[in-house]
Parts: sequence; structure tokens; C-alpha cells
Amino acid sequence: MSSDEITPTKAARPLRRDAQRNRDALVGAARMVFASEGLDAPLEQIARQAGVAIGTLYRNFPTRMDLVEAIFVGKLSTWLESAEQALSMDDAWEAFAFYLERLCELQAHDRGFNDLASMRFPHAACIERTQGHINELSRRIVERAQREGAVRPDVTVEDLALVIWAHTRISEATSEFCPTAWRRHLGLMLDAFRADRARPLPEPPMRPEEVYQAMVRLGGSSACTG
Amino acid sequence: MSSDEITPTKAARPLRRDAQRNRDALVGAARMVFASEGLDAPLEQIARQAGVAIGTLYRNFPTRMDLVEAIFVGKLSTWLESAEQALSMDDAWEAFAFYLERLCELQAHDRGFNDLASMRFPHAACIERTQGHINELSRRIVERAQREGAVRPDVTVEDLALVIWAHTRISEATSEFCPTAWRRHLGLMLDAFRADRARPLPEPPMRPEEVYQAMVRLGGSSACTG
DNA sequence: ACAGAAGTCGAGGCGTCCCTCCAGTTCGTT
DNA sequence: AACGAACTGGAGGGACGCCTCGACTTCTGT
Repeated sequence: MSSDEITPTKAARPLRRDAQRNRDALVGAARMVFASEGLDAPLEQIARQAGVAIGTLYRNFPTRMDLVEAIFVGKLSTWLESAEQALSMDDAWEAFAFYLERLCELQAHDRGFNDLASMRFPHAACIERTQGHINELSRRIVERAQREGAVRPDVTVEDLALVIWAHTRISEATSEFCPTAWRRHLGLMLDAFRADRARPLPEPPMRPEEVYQAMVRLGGSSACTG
Repeated sequence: MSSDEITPTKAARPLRRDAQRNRDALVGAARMVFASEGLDAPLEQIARQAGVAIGTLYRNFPTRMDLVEAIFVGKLSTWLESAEQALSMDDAWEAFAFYLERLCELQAHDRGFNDLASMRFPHAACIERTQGHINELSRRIVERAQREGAVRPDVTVEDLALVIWAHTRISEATSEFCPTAWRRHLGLMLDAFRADRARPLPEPPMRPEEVYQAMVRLGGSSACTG
């Protein structure tokens, strides 16, 4: 608590060298398996691929979500950084489009991240915090583009959830035989978001809590007990 | 083969009365369970809800797909009829919009149909045939609207698959807390399809076989062995 | 009312995945 | 080199879902 400021909870003495090796192998295996199978992949498959017994996995990551956090903090930061980068761009429409494209690209080849982006896990503090932060930035990206008249005024950041959900399923369907199909969908969606000649929408936007609840609900399936 | 022309295969003598009652109960239960849990719902849950033992379910419907066919021929016909109705409408854009709305409405409160619409099952002849037919009509709906300049010329019927997939996940996410959210997504997509707002798309359309393969792949998860 | 065909039940074998537990091994320190 | 703490393997119990099978029950035609 005094000298090392990283991870102030858990004084966590360094792992034994063999243990560290195993942990690394597990993280590597989980990265691959989650990417191809999604967040509810069998943990035993991950252990097997890491060349380690199941007990060792559970020792290092008592819950599935611990493993998920370990894997995805990085990619979640990348997402966040894309949002920041977008906000630093000059053209607000370019920024908006850039941001969505980046996000979809991150989702495109990783079913695990795909799941993660469309869910919320109230008990995974670290992920939760980042996602909240990202949501703030997303809102600013949308609002800025609206102020400049590039994005239609009747959408809200909640509508981005629709894009994320849509993208999830589309890339699940197409990743194998037609891995760039999502770009076409995104192109259509971008046209939908443009301000010029927008027709009134038949339905009010979701409220933020509704989106949150919906994402929690999706997360409920992958045992996320914290 | 001579007198009764209905279901020429399977001379199928009528069921015993109690057996018919059980079969009906199973169909009813399956309708409910598939609607709320999707096509991969546990069959034992269906049997339980029908007040019948699992063996009886298997006697009536040796494979899951037999049950699925029994449940969904009706809804599939409704889908087909909506397509026909659209083709009989005067205004091609209205027809296009009407058709998509109808389809999404059918999907909206039925996770089973939701699954079915986004998958193909090569071994389920009856479903397969109807879906092929629907696909033909969809193509004509799109092309007519394009000929009249209502729908942008760079889309194809294959792009409707994107709408279906998108809708699948969106209604899965929102059905509980925000059950009309899909209308907003559909509104956006319709704007995306309008001819007068189109920017060039970044990606060519999928080819028909690619869509087919993608849908077969999605179907592979729910044991569809015929 | 009876025989036999038709239908039903549900236990049980199989497979998958979850997670726990502890005897045995390996590491790092002295 | 030797000790104790840290770590590991993997058997095993529990939950769930699939599907089969044969003893039992119920219907229906005569």
C-alpha cells in the first residue's frame, strides 16, 4: 500500500516462477478459446489447451469472470482509446464513423469481445467501470456530431447499442464464410445515422437504464457470478 | 396415393384418441417453450410442460427438427403470405417497408421463430422449401422497389439477411424490458435502404450461397440432424 | 369382454460441464 | 540439502440434457 501503487488491493506477493508460467499459458489459451467460442466456452477446454489441469485454472481464476477480466482489460482499453482518439479528431462525422468502425473491427474477429461489448456484468467492477467510461465518451461523440449537423438529431447514444447488438449476431453468422460482411452492415447503418433527409423514427429511443438492463440480461447467460 | 391427396408419404392411420391428445399437448407446450427459450430449449422441459413423459415426446417427434417443423409450418406460411401480400400492394416502397415490418413483428415475440428465420436446416425439407420460396418473393419485393427508384440500387436481397440477423439479437436483448425497441432499429434500417440517402457502400453484397452457408452454420448449433 | 395393437412411462446409460478437495510434487530459501 | 510453503493434478460428486428400452397401461374393433 505504500511503495507499489499498482493494484493497491491484494498485496499479492509475486507468483512462483512455474505458477507464473502456467498463469500465462492459461491467459494465452483463454484468449484463443474465448475468441473462437465466445465467453461461455468450456473452461476445461481452456485448461487442456494450456496444458494444465482444471484445478490449476480454478486456482488462478476462481470464477470465469476473473479470467475474462484478465483477458479483456487490454482490448477494453483499446476501445476506450479509440473513443478518445475520435474525440480528438477535427471532423465530427469522421470521428463518429471512425469510432463505430473501430469498435466493429474489434468485435469482428473475437467472439469473446463480441459478447463482452454487448453485455454488462454488474459484479465485474473493473470491466464495469471501463464500460461506463466508454459510454460517456460515446455520448460525447454522438452529441458532438449532432451539434455539427452531421448526425440526425433524433438518435441518442442508446442507439449505438442497437449497432453493437446487430453487429454481434451478424459477425457470428458471417465470420467464417464472409468475414467482411459486417462492413456492409455498418455502411448501411452509417447512412441511417446521417442527418440529411432523415425520416422521423417510429419509436422513442431506449432509456439508458433500459439498455443497461438489456445488457445485464444478455450477460446473465454466461455464469457471471462475482 | 389414390383417394386422400394430403401427405402422400406416410399412409399414417389416424392416431388413437389419447395419443392425439398428447400430441396436441406437446405441440402446445413446444410452442410456448420454443417461443420463450429459443429452438435449443431442453426437450424435457417441453415434455414436462405438456404433462407427458419424455419417451412420449420422442415417440411423436423422433428428432428435435420434427417438433420444430410441426410448430412452425404455420408461422412460416404467415411469413410467406406477408410476402405475397406485399407483392400485391401498389406502392413498391410501402410494400418493401410493410414486408420488413411484418417479418420483424413475427420475430419479435417468438425466440423460436427468431432462430428459425436466421437459420437454414438443409435436412428439414419442408421448412427448407418454404424458406427457398420466401427468398424468391423477397428478391422480387426488393427488385420491384429498386425499379421504382424507392430502394437504393446497390442493395440486394442478401442484405435482408443482415436485417434478420440484426433483429434476432436486438429482440433477444430487448424483449423483456423494452419490447418495442426493434421498431426503432427497423426505422433506421429503412432509412438506410432509401434510395435518396444512399452513399456508396464499402463492401460488395454477399453472394446467395454465402448467406445460405452462414445460416446453415447458425443452425448447426441446435442439433438439427435430420 | 377380450385380445392385441398402440401408446406411455420413467429409470438409467451416456456425455458434457461445473467446481472442490487433498495427496503428492515442485520451488525457493536458508 | 533440506524444509515448508506454494502449487499441481485429476479423481469424483453434482447438475443437466440427450436418447433408448422394455415392462406396463390404455384404447379400439370385434
